[in-house]
Amino acid sequence: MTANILVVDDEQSIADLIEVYLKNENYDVFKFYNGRDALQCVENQNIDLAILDVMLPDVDGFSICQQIREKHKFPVIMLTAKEEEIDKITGLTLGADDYITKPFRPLELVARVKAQLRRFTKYNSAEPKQEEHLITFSGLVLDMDTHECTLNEKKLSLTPTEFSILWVLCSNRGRVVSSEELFQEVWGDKYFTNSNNTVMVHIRHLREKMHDSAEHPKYIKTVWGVGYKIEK
Amino acid sequence: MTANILVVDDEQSIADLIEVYLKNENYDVFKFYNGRDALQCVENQNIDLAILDVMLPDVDGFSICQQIREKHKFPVIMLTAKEEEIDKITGLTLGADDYITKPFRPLELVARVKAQLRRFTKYNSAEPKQEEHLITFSGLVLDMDTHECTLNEKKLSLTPTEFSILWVLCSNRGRVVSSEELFQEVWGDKYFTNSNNTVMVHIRHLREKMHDSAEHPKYIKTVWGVGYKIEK
DNA sequence: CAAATCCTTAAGATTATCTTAAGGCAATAT
DNA sequence: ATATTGCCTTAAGATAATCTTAAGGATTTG
Repeated sequence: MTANILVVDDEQSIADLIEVYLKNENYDVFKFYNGRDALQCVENQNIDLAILDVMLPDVDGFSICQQIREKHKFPVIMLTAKEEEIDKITGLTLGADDYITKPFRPLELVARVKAQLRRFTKYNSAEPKQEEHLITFSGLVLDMDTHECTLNEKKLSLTPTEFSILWVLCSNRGRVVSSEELFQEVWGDKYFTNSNNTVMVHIRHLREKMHDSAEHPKYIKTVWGVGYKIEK
Repeated sequence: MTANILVVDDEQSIADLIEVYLKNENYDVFKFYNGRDALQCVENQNIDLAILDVMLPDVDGFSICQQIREKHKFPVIMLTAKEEEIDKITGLTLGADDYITKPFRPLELVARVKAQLRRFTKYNSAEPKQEEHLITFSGLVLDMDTHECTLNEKKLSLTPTEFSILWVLCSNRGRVVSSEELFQEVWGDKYFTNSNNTVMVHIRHLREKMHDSAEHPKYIKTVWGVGYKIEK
């Protein structure tokens, strides 16, 4: 169920952030701010998956990926800044199993990691473990892989943000989740102000699509002064 | 269970206030009114968590945070005045694990401190200690994380203020808590006048929701001339 | 019995949330 | 390239929940 994950990014804040979200999912994280140390780690530790920034000060992600591939089989996910030209990226991410552009949403990163591990164990072990990419309960189905949502056999077409919010609420159901927490989980940003009512607006849209109401909620309940909640 | 906490704020009254509440929770407090002395302390003492005001006369909180991060791993919580622009804040609190805007409620501060320590020990020790965010006794359950309250399996929907008052009473049960003390704990405001009967009104609402009465109290007992009390 | 403290109630002030709509941005199609 | 579409964010007004205040009544104390 758990796995050793290598994280390499010279931007410490980003590496740290990734570490937090992965540890939150109970993965063991091996974090480095440069390529050299990371390569050493690969030899000594039993790594199951690597997340590499393509732009590193010493060795670039592409080289690391190549060197990993010479001896190891585990999946590699590349991180690329959005501004970097697509040509460069296609070159540098060659050989990677997936790549994610910065800034990314924590949920997305975690989902991709799980998907890769799922794919990998599927092809490499007799007893494939199943990571949770589905949430199902009382008529509601959420599929993280396809971002699809079904409510009582009817498909809801949710936007990415709406889906993420509902996902977080559902995976914490029975517990109240504050706007701030939702914001952090969905946007990956620590800084939330009360004047920011964007979470609220998306909740409103969600309720609309679920034929829910704020006054007599069937699904998303408002807990005054605390946050939102879906009953268990 | 206990921990060494560094507190830095140039507003002495605020630093003193924080000290009081933390000591009340049995933490050891190292308090400073400027950044220089605080940094020195970090080197000599075995600090477990820091609370830093972002706006300090000599070194700002951001710099302190950076300097701490170079050598230490403990969590850092930033304090920011509400008026300070969000841009400034995002810059200055970069690298912090959490931030709290002033004015804050003491309970909130304590809760955040506990949360950080919980998170930290979770990632850094084999035997994760559990800090108390739950109060349970004789049919009553209070959950600080979700602000939920259950009495004899029935859910009570308390307002934030009501919850806070009940929390303080419960965590001091067996002892009489004065209106003034309640006011300070819940509102974080030092100045309480006797003509202020707002605590009393909330007690009344609490009793109503708990099906309690002032004459024959099952839970919240009035101690004449002293305050309120919940039996042990 | 008088004085002090506490209880209850309700109205007004405050604060949090809801709703709606408009503008900006980004992805997609022409 | 440009146009179109859909999504996200922001802002402002409306609504609802909560908080505070104040006043009168009740209870306890001395």
